Amino acid sequence: MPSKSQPAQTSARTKNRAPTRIQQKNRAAILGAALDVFSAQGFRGATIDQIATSAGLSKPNLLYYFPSKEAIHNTLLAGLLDTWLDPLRAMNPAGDPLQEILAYVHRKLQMSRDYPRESRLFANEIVQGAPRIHDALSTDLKELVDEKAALISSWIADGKLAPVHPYHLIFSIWSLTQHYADFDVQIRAVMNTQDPFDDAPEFIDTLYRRLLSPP
Amino acid sequence: MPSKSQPAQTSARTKNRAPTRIQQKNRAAILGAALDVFSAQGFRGATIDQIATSAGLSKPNLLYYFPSKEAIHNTLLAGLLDTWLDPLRAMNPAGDPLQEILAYVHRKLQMSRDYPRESRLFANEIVQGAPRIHDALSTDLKELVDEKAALISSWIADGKLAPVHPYHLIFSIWSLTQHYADFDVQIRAVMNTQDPFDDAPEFIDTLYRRLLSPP
DNA sequence: CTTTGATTTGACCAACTGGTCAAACTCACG
DNA sequence: CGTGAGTTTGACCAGTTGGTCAAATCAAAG
Repeated sequence: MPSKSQPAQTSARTKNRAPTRIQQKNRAAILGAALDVFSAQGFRGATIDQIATSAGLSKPNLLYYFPSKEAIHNTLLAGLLDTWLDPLRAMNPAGDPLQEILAYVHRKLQMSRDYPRESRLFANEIVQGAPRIHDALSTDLKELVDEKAALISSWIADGKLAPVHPYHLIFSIWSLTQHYADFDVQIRAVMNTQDPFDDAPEFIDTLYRRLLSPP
Repeated sequence: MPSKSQPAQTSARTKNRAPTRIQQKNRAAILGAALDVFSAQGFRGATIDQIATSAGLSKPNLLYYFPSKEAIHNTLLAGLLDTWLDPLRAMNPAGDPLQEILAYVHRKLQMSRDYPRESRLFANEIVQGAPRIHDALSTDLKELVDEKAALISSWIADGKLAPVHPYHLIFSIWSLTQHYADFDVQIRAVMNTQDPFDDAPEFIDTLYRRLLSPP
């Protein structure tokens, strides 16, 4: 006899079966908890036990849904980069240049406000040398930025925007918007009265209008 | 008999004696290695063994110079915040407003170029909630920023600068300059040909001139 | 109600990590 | 060259951590 029937499954996600209700619920709970923990402690600072407890599961039970700590982290990062680039992808070559860039800035700032944990997860990964997503950066990310930088350059050549270095313009947008999520603690320590996000959109809007308005 | 003579010393840095040549050399080597490791891995990601090996010492030998991993980290952070704020302290109320701010921006950018490890050490600490320096942020840092924000406000009131929110102006400077150190990997992944620092000063200079030049 | 696969868990393990300690070694100086 | 303070280390320890496993429990289709 060549083989016995299927050996007992030792993990979720069997071959091609649709995920059960329980699988969906638990995987979502794990990813949510993992986002909390990874974004606050970094990859090495996080422990499986923390994530499991925070998700309301035991450690072995968590490992029934994901094969390893790294697998959870990878799952989060994989979804993240794509989401993160959506605002830039949405920049429309047919729109009004200044308005397109301001709209991009607003979308990006809104993401920092709505998804600060994701922003910090990303920041942790990059600051520590992007060991797990370096490839995606130099392929997917670079490709998209090259494309949009070319678009900005053409807008400048047409006299629709004041001349600036297009790559550094994009970096500045990332930097300014993500700063409000990543360095939140620092900003709040300095501005301890009001929510920093209140005035940020107006400031950043002014900044890019003055920088980019054509002469 | 109340006490025997001095018990055998179990750590360096005896009472008030001046540090020996060996102590100076080894403490410096440890702090240098620790800066490498902490800035690249974060506090929890770093191990005493890594730091010791990188400093050319054995683990127990390292612990002869510093009582714990946390003590090394604290020593680094303590020196850091002060150095980090020097460029802002140097902003001169008697100088020309626009030039003073541009000079501040340049000093800050230069620090990111010269001390990227320090910048990343700081970024790691803040992104993860500043557990070890939160107090210093809401006292020393806040005090200095309040002072300089008031100065900027007065410059604006005098019509020497275009009106902007002074706190967000300062945040934007931190954000833009430190971004080049903290997100170095990402920037290099996108601009794989040239050194990102080459064009950054000119871009940032232009940005703040257009933002702040009085009408 | 039974069966079968999905889910959960307690017990366990090996590797790693921060830290200790007594003994050994080195060095400067009288 | 002897001596005591300063320096170094191998052996060790306890707590943590990522991950395994067999057995127990649960859910739902028949």
